[in-house]
Amino acid sequence: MLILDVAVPCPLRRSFDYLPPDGVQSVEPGTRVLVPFGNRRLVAVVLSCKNTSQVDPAKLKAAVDILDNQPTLGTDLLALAQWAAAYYHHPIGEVLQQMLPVRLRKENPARDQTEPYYRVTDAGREALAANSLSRAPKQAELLDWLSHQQTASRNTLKQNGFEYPQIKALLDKGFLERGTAPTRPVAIAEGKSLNPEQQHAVSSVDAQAGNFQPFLLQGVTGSGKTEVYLQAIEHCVKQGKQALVLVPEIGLTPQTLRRFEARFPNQISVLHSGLADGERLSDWQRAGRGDCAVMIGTRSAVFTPFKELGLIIIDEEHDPSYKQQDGFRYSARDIAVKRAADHTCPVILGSATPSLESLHNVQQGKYRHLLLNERAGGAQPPTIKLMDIRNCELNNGLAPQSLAAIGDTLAKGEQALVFLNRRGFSPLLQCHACGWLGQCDHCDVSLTVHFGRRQLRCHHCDAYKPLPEVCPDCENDSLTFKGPGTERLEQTLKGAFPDTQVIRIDRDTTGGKSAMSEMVSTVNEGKPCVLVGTQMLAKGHHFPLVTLVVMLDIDGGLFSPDFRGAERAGQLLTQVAGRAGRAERPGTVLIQTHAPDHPILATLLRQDYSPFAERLLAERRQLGLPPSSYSAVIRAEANSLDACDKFLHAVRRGTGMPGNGNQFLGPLPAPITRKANRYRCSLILIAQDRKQLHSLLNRARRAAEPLKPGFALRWTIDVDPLEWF
DNA sequence: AGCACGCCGACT
DNA sequence: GTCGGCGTGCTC
Repeated sequence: MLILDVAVPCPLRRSFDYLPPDGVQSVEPGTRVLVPFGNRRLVAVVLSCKNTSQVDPAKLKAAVDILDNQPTLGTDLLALAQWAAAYYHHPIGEVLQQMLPVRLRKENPARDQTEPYYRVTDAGREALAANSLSRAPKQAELLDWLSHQQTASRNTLKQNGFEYPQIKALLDKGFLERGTAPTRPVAIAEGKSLNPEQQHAVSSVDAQAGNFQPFLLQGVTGSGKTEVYLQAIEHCVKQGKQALVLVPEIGLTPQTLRRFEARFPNQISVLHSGLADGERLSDWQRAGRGDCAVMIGTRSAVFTPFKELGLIIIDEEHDPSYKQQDGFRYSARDIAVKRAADHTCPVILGSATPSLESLHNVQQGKYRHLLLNERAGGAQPPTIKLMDIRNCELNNGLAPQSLAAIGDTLAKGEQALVFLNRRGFSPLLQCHACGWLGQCDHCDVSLTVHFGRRQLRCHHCDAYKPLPEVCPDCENDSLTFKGPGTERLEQTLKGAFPDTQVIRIDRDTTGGKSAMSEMVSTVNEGKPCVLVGTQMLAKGHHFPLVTLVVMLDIDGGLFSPDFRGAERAGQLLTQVAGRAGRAERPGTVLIQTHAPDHPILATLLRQDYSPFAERLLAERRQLGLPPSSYSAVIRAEANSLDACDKFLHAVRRGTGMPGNGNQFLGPLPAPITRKANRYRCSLILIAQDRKQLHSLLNRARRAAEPLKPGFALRWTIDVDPLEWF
C-alpha cells in the first residue's frame, strides 16, 4: 500500500500520513499535493513515500490532487528544509511553505513552466532593413534590439522595456518566431583590472571551485569587494555553473543591479519583496531550469532552486536583515553556508565590518580570511573625532561645534550628513506643570511626537492619537518636547541654514515607492545640502559628495543592555564613517558622546574595525557569550505576565538540569514587557556546543508541548537569536 | 494556524 | 427564548 508522508502548513512539529489520490501509483518527494486537513484543504508537500503507517489505516484520508507533474522542490531543497526544521526546531510544514514562492503556496498548478523565447525571422530582418515599421516605433525598437541577440525570453524583453502586445504584434506579422533558450554564457562584459589584494582574493576562491570552502572577504568601504564578486562569478559562470548573491534588504539598489546587469547582460534574475508574485515565480523557476547565470536576492532567495550551483556570495554578511525575525527564525547567511556545503561549492561572506560569528569561524579555521585594505584610487580613510558633550549646551541634540562644522562644510560647497537613529520629532512629550507623560495604552513605552502629522505615535504597535494642545491631565499649557528625533533635527537645521536644502531620510519620508531613489539622486546632483536620517542612511547608498558625518547617538549602543550592543555600535560607526568622503575628498566623522573615554570608542578611534572586533571577541570568550557559546531563546507571549512566567518556569523545570557548564538564564520579562497588550518573557539557554544546545532544546520542547498552554499563550523557539530578550 | 464545538451573558 | 463571547481540542 502506498502511503504519503506529507508536510502540512500548520504549526505542528510533525508530518501527516495520507493515501494517494485515486489511481495514483507513485508520487515523487518534493511534489505539492492538495490534502484535506480538518475541514480545510491545504497545499502540502510530499516528504517521502512508505508502505506502512503508525496511524489506523481507517483514519487515513486520501490526498485530493497532485498539483505538480514534476516535483516543485528538488531533493536538495527538500533535504535543506528538513535540516532547517530540525536546526531551528520549527514545524516542517511552515519551513516548506516559506521556501515556496507565494504563487505556489496556493493551488496554482506549476505545470508547463517553459518560458517562451523569441528570435527575429528573416522577414523581420528585411522589414528592419527596409524600415517598414516606422509607424510602430516601439515594435521597430524591439526588433532592432532583438536582432543583436540570439534569442530572448519574454522576461528579458520586459526587463529591457518591451511589453507583450509588441511581441504579439510582431509574431502576427511573422517578424518574430519562437526560439529556444540561448546557450549560456551569452556575453560577459570586460571586468576592471584588479589590484594585487583583489587578485589574490579572486584566485583563492577560484582555486576552491568544486569544493566547499567559506571565505570571509573583509574589505574597507571603497576597496572593491563588488569587483571581486563579479570576477569570481564570471569564472563560475564560464564553467557553466550558476551563482547566488544575497544582499541585505536595503542593499538591492538600482545601482548594484545595473552593475551586475551590465556585466552579465540578460543573465540576472532578481528576487526581492518589491516584485509581483508572478515575476517572483518566473525568476524562481528560471533559476531552477538553469536559464539564468546569476540570482540576486534578499533573505528568502537563499531557497532558490538551481540547476547547477557553483558559488554563493553573501554581501554585508553582518547585516541583521539576514535573520528572519518572526515565525521561522532562520538566518539566510547560515543557511547559505549550509547550502554551499551541500553543493560542495565556495561561499564568500563579504563585509567591511564582519560579524563576530564569522571572525570566530576564521579563528577556528573554518573560514578563510581574505583582506582588502587598499582603497580604490588611493582615497584616504576618514578622520574620526570624538566630541565630548558633557556640560555642553545642545541645540536640539546638536552641539555648537557640530553646527559650526556643518556650516564650514556647506561653505566649502560640500555636503554634510547628520545621523540619529530615532525618527519622529521628539521621543517624549511631558507636562512641565504636572509631570504627565505621553505613553502608549498598549505597550510599556512612551509615545513619539510626530509634529508634521500632529500625532503621538507608538513605535512598537500601530497606535496613535492626536497631539494634545494642552496637558490632558492638568490642562496647563506646559507641554514640552524632551529630546530630538530626525524630524526635529530637520527643523533645527533648516533654521540654522535657511538657504540650504535639508533632506530627511527615514521610514517616514521614504514611504513612497520611488521616494528613496529620488532623494538619493537629488543629493548626488551635488549641490551643498544637509542630510538627516536614521540608520537607513548607513546602508547601501553612496553619497560621494558628503565630506562630514555627525553622529549624535552612539552612546545608546555603547550602553545597550544587549550583549551585541557594542558590536552593533562599532559596525554602525564604521559603516557610517564609510559614507564620508570618497575618492578625492577626505572625510571627517564627528561623534558626539558623553563617554569620550569609553574603551570601545577609544579602540575604534585609535585603530580600525579589526582590533576592535578582536577585543570584543576576547571579551565574549571570557564571559562565555556567543560566539564562544551557543544560545537559543524560548519566548512566551500572553495576556498576563504571570502566565508567561509560570509557563517558562514549568519549561525550565521540565527540561531538568542543563549540566556540563550549560546554563539557563531566566525566565525574565522582556525589556519592553508589554507590547500591543501582550506580555512577553524569555528563557535563555546557553550551551557549550551545538549538539548540547540541540539536546537541551529537544528536552525543553518535550517539556513545553504537553503543557498545552492553549491559544492564550504563544511560545516560540529562536536558535542563534540576534537578541536575547 | 484555523476551525468547530461548547457552555454562559445581553438582546429581538 | 437565542446570538455570540472566546476557552479548548483536533487536525493523517
